[in-house]
Amino acid sequence: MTSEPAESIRTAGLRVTAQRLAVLGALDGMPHADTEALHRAVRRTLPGITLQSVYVVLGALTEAGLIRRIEPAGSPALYERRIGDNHHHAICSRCGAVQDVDCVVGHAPCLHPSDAAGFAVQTAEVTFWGLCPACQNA
Amino acid sequence: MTSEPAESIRTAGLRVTAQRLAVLGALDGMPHADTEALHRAVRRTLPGITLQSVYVVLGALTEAGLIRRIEPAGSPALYERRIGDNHHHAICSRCGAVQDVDCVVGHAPCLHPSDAAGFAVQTAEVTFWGLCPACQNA
DNA sequence: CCGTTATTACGAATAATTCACAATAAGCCC
DNA sequence: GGGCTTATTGTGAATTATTCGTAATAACGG
Repeated sequence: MTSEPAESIRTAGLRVTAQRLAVLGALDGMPHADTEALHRAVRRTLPGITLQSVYVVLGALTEAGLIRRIEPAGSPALYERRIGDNHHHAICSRCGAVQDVDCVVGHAPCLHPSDAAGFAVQTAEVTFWGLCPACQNA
Repeated sequence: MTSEPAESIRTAGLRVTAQRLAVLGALDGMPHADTEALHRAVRRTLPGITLQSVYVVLGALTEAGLIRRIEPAGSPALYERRIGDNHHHAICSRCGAVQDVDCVVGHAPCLHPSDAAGFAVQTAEVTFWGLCPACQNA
């Protein structure tokens, strides 16, 4: 039901290239991957692609709103394909594992600060830090 | 009313050094400064201090819980002296200005995700992105 | 199929941060 | 107060993540 990747790229006003399709495709199996991991994955189908091109592709797709970039403290930037819903992340402070977390039901207010000192708030980003199930046993 | 900086450093199990005192002192006038800005500030009273030492000092103070490090996307790490209260930040997506934002009154629940997929959540970090008052006029 | 223009490749550069190791100084004991 | 032990700082280089300039390539509209 997801619209064709090629079409969504075109609709965003971008040219459809093998590199962009490959990055989007790789991202499907890697919900929160960094640039290097994506480069490794994409290389399997596109052996010649350079790391720098993956950076450029990710930048373009992010700017076009086709993917989302998150930049957790102490980690390189991660990319995800799930967009449009306002979801947040739980990150393991020990191993770095990332889990999507739906916005707390009925608490959308947490996205509207009582006092933002005159800021015109556009988005709210919530990150939960803790231990993932695996790291709790250690 | 703030306890003596020297004492708080000692209480944290750290040795009291001129460098640590200077960094803490500089941080008083710069609520959300990055390492380089702090280095410049500290140099005024401690001309010989190196940038690397500022990094080390900030790391030690952060680990000891005397200051707090925030790492906004697209910015170097910032440090602040206000700790212990669970406050958040509004950041201008245009100029990078940072404002403290108190936790939404009565909505502490925003710190407890409905489903964290088994994560043992220890802290919640909220960042509001938008335009600061100055940048709204542009 | 051709030309225009976006996109990618290539190579180098930069920014932020960390590391290894030697020099220094804090704090404790006497 | 002097000396000892060990934490801390200074020095210089290395690393990681990312960006930039420019030439080569490929998408897509005519």
